[in-house]
Amino acid sequence: MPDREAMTHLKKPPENKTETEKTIIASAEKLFYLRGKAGTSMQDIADDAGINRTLLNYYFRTKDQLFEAVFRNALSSFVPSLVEVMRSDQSLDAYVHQLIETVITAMLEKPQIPSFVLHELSSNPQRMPQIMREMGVDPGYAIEKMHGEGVGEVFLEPRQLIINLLSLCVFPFAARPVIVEILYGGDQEAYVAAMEERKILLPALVGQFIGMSKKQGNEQQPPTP
Amino acid sequence: MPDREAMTHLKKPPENKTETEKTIIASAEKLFYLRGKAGTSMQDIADDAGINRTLLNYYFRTKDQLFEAVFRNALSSFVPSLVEVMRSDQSLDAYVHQLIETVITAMLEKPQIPSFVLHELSSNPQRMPQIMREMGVDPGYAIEKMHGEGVGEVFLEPRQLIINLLSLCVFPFAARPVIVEILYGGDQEAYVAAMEERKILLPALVGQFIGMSKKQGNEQQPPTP
DNA sequence: ATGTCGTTTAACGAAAGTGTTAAACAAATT
DNA sequence: AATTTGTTTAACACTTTCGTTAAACGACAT
Repeated sequence: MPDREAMTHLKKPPENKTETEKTIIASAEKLFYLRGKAGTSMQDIADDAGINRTLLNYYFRTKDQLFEAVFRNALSSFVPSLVEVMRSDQSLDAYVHQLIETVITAMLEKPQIPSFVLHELSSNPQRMPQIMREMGVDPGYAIEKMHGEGVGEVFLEPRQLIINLLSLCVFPFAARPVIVEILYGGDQEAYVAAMEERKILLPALVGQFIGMSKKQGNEQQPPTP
Repeated sequence: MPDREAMTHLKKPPENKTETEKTIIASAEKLFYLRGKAGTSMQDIADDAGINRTLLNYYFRTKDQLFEAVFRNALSSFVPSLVEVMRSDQSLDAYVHQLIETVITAMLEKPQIPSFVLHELSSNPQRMPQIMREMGVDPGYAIEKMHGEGVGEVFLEPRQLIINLLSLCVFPFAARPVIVEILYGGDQEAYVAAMEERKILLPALVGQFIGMSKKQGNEQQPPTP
């Protein structure tokens, strides 16, 4: 147990089977997110979890195993809900709206995931797509839907639209430290509020993209087929 | 010198004063970008540069010094030109257009900078803004300019506009491995071409934002599908 | 009472990493 | 010929990290 208060030798009941395991994962997440895999030692994690290294190795035999668990855990915290939305059958506008809502909400819960994932990916680029596919992400489906609604015929290619969507949703979290500091003067709450606001801001903007890319010119019309 | 070809004991003239230094920086950049500071050893760098660790320490006494050099070098590869644009006096449209062009061009040269900087920042958040200010970045100026042109009066707040701008320009590079793999099927060239295309794509989109946020956005209806 | 399970303490070996130093050497400078 | 500069080789001391092992201990179950 994580508590260290004058209980050098008082043991507790095992309570829930995986109680300590959760504590470990939590600490590992926190530190891996913050300093990356290479920048975090098993000792660091054990300390943060309030246990010792031996026990840590007892649960996860190697650092690689622990990291793998954390990494997949990070992805599975938002990919599934994303997949669900992507597979849903609705108008493109509703689709986009829900996608934005889902992603931003997920990011607000664990804001450090983007920079973590992006970093750990750069040392191992082919791994992400593999995992993504394992989890059922299929951009081809989204692209088809857009084509089906006429996106890309004139102006904006579907993949560019997806990139824009992702950029607008994810980047503000990946760059959070910078943005908070130099744009919001260190005011975390103002930052969070701004991110919340983006949930309703972005659909309007992206709707604009879609309008541009479908009909020529700017007269927009509700694209419900 | 990086060459290892049967010249175990042949020495070369010092040529230019900082010839080896450049080699070192280049190798350090490459590896730091790829694996981060903690994930890269001095030995790795020495090997990649084709020298030995002693010489490495001869040029940069400690790893921290070397890293500092690389980090600042990374920023100074694009921040100054960015500052120049930000300080220039031109219409908001031209301004935005040039900003996009500048950033994307810089990123195309060193695509790994975003994820590198973002990662190394998360362990040391207050450092970036400090350096940025040292280099003369002042978002206040840009915000004033926008206000001066009426941005933010109706719809889109200036800071949100800046965030969008940055997101659209920078994120595609930060997420390069993912995008290349799952959106372009591993085709690097297609990816680069797409990024090039964004130089002319983005100004149009962002121009749209600005239009929305300046004019009362009633002709083009605001949010909520 | 015995046993099991989660846990701690202590220690070990092996490897990797950092920073330093002394000595030599080759090429260019003087 | 002597000196300087960039460079290598070799070695050293020190720390960190990782993974493992043996032993014990406390709580709980049988």
